[in-house]
Amino acid sequence: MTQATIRDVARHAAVSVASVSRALNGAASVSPATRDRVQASARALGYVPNAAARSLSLARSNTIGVVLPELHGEFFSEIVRGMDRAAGSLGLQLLLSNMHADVELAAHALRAMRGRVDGLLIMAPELAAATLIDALPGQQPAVLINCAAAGRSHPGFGIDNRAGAAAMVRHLLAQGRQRIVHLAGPGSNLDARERQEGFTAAMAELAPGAPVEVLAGDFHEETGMAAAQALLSRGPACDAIFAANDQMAIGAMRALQDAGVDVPGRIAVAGFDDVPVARYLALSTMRVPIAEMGARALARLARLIDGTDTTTDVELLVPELVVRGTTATGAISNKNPQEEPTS
Amino acid sequence: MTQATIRDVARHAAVSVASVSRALNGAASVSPATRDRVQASARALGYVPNAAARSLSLARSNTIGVVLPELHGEFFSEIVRGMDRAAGSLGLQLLLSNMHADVELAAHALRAMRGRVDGLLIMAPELAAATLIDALPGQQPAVLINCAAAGRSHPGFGIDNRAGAAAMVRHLLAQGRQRIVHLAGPGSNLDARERQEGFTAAMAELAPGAPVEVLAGDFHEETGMAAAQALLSRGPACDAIFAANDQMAIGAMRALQDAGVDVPGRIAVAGFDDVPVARYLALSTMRVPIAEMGARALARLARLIDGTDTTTDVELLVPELVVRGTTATGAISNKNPQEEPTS
DNA sequence: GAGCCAGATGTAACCGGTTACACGATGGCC
DNA sequence: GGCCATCGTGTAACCGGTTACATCTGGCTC
Repeated sequence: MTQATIRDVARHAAVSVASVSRALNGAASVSPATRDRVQASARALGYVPNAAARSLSLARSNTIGVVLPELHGEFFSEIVRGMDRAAGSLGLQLLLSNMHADVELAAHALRAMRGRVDGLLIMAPELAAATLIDALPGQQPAVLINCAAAGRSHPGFGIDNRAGAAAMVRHLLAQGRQRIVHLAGPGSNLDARERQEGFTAAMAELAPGAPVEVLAGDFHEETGMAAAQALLSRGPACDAIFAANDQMAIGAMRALQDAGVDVPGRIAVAGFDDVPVARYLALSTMRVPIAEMGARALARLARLIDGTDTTTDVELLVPELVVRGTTATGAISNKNPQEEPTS
Repeated sequence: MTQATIRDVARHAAVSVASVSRALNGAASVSPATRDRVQASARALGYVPNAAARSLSLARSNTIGVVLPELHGEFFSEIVRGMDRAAGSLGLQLLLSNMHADVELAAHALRAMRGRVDGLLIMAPELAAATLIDALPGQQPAVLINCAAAGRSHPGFGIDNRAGAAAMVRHLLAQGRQRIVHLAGPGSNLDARERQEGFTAAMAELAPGAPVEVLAGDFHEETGMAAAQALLSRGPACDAIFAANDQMAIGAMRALQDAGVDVPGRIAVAGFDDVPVARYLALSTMRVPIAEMGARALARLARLIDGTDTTTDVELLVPELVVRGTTATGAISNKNPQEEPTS
């Protein structure tokens, strides 16, 4: 025999299906006697309501669709952890799908979620605004995370990359650095673009005379290494490298150490994201509250679904400056960084 | 207006719902003319089939329920990545739920998935076999990952922790280490228990005379530090610390460095898991193929669901020894470990 | 005792798909 | 020309829940 249905329970308890439904959902007006009998029967038969049927009937699934791009480890788990925490406390489930880069596949993933989810949480830092808006099912509530498209028709969340970059520039300047080179991320990535803009804007404002140099990069460690090597081999030296993410900063650090360059004595290095490794390598960086972003995005989506919040503005989370050894003016303290507790 | 239904499409194309269903699902015997008209109507109305209705009718959701414990970052994202990759290639979706430690909540999570998923992928290294079996919905196909309960009624996947521990012991002995201390994980955790058993068994077999010491731990970095400090302060010195996971090994390394102890000169340190940080810290460890485990578990579940594979044995994945600086006999090479490409 | 109301329960329609079965048209064959 | 197989299509039942509405019961008021 397969799973028991509500009609099996009704038969077993000698009542109608309506009474079973009412009794199990705690609805009004069921006599205590009936309620008890129904609950006993349900337990006896091992009855578990069929979620698909429930969703269909109620036009509500209590499930949130999550569409993420191909993310490197830590970022992925953190954001999902935040979402899961919020979802758990609201009694919601998470249906996960990777964006798989391709717009066609992404659209298909979104399509497959129709009827299965009450709303969507979408992160697509690489997608152009128009493309994404097109792919979105019109009716479905959605919150966009780190999307160029956020703010118009859909509410969004994002990192305040400009403010973060500015904070790091301010810090480096305060440490007496004069020639800061920015190692940018891929131009296709929204965060990368905003960080670069933040960098140039901050330099223009805070150090009007200083040379502003930007090197192209792609968020990968190797690129960081190559860039640092290139910087060393060519003419005028810089005294600080500010990478658009930690991976590239780590690559740069390695290359500098290989070349015997004193970090931060001769060249300071800073990253962005605060991946867990950063702490071990004493890398100064901007900490991005990823889990919090996931949790808040989910909570907002929940409000959007139940109509409590219909705004469409973008909320920005400001990264926090984390100063470690690689930008300290004093001694190199590249080991035993214990400024924070272990996560 | 809400979303278009199959009846809207049928009306628009002037055919019956049956024809629409057949046309859109590529079923046999629909005339080309009808098919085209239906497809045109569907496109015109922006029709997307309702997954809940489809699931209900077909008794098939093409969705896999994934239940994981509270996992530290890297492990979580890796296993989900593996599952997602396999799911994507099979046209399946992933419904995610955290196990939240509590059995009661776990049971509830499993319940909420009824009717929504075709099968379950469950990871519960902390749960006793009987408890888990009880909580499992009887009818539902399930594959257990790292579960004590695997192998009896349900197929499973796991890490060959014993073989992994033995391999590390063999390596340490080959490096000339004589007094190896094992820093164990929590007794509630299956992996931790197996690693410890593997350690003691290997010591008994490979170094019958050598002292076998095991310290209790809990997988956390602080514990590793404390253990190393304790080892230093007390009497007879050991010459190798083999921790049951990387976090503890890292803690131990730090404490040793703080105390000015030469690693690996005086004491070698080894971990288990190969978390990404390990590479940067030059920590020797056992690499666990997490993503592969996720992918293979999902593939097996898919076969279980469609009846292709009804075995219930446990497949073990063998970890791979990764030798880095912390166990090298020669020089300390604690920086620039470049034995592998960046992931 | 008739009339009314409230509370408990049952009946059946509905959610949006799939599909068994019925049906009409077409064409081939004798 | 009549018969039958085949093909395309439509009707309606079904999946397993929820719930509007009808019904029945008992207690209350006058």
